[in-house]
Amino acid sequence: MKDEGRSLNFIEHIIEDDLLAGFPKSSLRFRFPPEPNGYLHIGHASSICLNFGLGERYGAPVNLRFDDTNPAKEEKEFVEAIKKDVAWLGYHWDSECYASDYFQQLYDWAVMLIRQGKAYVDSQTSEQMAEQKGTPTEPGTNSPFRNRNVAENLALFEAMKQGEFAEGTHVLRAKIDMAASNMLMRDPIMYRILHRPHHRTNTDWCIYPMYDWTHGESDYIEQVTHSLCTLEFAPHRELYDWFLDQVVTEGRIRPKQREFARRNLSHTIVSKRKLLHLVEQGVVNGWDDPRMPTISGLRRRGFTPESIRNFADTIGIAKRENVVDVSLLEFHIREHLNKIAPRVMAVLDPVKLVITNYPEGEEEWLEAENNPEDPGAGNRQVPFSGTLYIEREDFREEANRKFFRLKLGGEVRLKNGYIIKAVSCSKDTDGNITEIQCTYDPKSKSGSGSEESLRKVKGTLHWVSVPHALKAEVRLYDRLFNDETPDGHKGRDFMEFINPDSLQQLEGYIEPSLKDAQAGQGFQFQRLGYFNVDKDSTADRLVFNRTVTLRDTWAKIEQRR
RNA sequence: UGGCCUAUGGUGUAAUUGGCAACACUACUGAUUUUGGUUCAGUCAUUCUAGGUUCGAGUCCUAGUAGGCCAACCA
Repeated sequence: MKDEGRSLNFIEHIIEDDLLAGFPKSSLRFRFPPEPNGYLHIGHASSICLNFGLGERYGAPVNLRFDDTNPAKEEKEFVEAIKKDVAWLGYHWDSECYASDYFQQLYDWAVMLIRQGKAYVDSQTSEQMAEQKGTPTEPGTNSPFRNRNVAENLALFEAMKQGEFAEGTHVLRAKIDMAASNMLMRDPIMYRILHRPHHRTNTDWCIYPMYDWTHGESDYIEQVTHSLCTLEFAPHRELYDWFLDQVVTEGRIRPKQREFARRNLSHTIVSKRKLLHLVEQGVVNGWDDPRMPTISGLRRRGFTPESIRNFADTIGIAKRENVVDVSLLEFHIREHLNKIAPRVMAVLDPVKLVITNYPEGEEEWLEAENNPEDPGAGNRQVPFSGTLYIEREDFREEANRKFFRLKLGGEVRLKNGYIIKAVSCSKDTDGNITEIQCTYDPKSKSGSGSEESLRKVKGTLHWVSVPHALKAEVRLYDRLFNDETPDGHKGRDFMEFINPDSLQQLEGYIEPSLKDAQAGQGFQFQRLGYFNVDKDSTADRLVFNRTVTLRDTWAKIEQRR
């Protein structure tokens, strides 16, 4: 395991304590329980990494369980997307489970509770029941149907199941305590009538169990030992335990629920409802838009599973409210891509540069290292000629000595090529520079070993040869929100903080070695950032998504100016 | 006018359970560098407050303060 020596988080402490108390390690089992009603996002990634990480740490199985108890919101499409995302993150689930597989068992147990006088059919409207529920500071009052006799409850529940009633006319409730300080214990609903086909059970059922009644019992059926969920479920624990009390038998494992704080990422939102809003309003182009914090969006943006796992591992898990800075996520993707991404040259804001003393019509192929961080990555040939594109911001007519780039009369090295000196430049009528003229030192060729080639010049520029360059579409992304916590302001809608400039599309020039790049491949455009080939690419036009820029200390110096 | 949970640098997480507050990110210095990248070295804390116990408190006790969650036939 890679986290040898790492300190334990509070969940691991709980497990270690259980082990110390004699619980057999071989019985440990976890689960990741998504509801298939949307796409997984970076917040889920933390939960996935937590549960599957525990599985790896303790050599325990982890189930992927779909919490599919609400046919009104759930779809098969989401099941497939979720499976893809979990697998992409690199995790293997032991069993693929569905809460809907337990509908019969849940029903049988419910009948048992009715027989024991612990559940009853309530025939009021939801409004009436809400009134009787009380408030956090006032106790609730009993339903007039609370004392229906067992035979009547049984008959009614059976009729509910047979589809004899309309939606909303009856529910099954657990008979607990309408005066409980925990409102979830005030006779919670166990079943409601829903005449909707289910993505797996189709029309077999028209009564569906509620979350609280389903979740703990599902854990119990699967013999999950530690059922981990987010903090807002903490008050549910009492009910989770009450429901378990009704069905647990000796010799079988009794699951325990423990709660951790969900991870919040700065400058983004991770609420399925709000993400859906962004999609529906057309703020982004779908769930896998590279600006979305969904797993599919991050994948398309060019994030690697390793970077996301390392990120989740670094932020850890605890019980307090938090906002993790996106810069940490960016650090992890840079860290990984720095090791594995092949270096290439691309010019995104081109200005033409002509080498006046370079032989007319000549070209040559220069040796370039694919990745200085990985000697095994090998070399490639890059075409060079007397007409190049360089980045517009890499040239200034005049500049102070802090500007390490090209200026009139100044020298600079062309990456993998020659040392050049800027002589003059041409402008259009508006004063924009249209061309830079320079000379080169033929003896300064990179790697030639000559005295001139070893000369130190302060700046090195990337470039692309005009006659050889390929055009490509490049999409530059910035954070989707200008505010650190867009949904953290009372009385203000998160949509107010949308960054209008989160996407910039442009046409750039790339070196010809990229010609056959495939969707999903990541590269470092030297001195610019990491870019990933988008699925919108066609045979004659590549599209690149900027995953993240390189760290840019020059930009900071410029900003401070 | 209730119940439950949480408070450690700018951010996130630790602290062998009472023994020198550590790690990572960010920011800032400097060195190296044919990527202003990478790498390397360094700098940045009244542990929410006030009392108390103790040789010694982030940790234990008391009283406060602040924040979050709970009244869906959602999960």
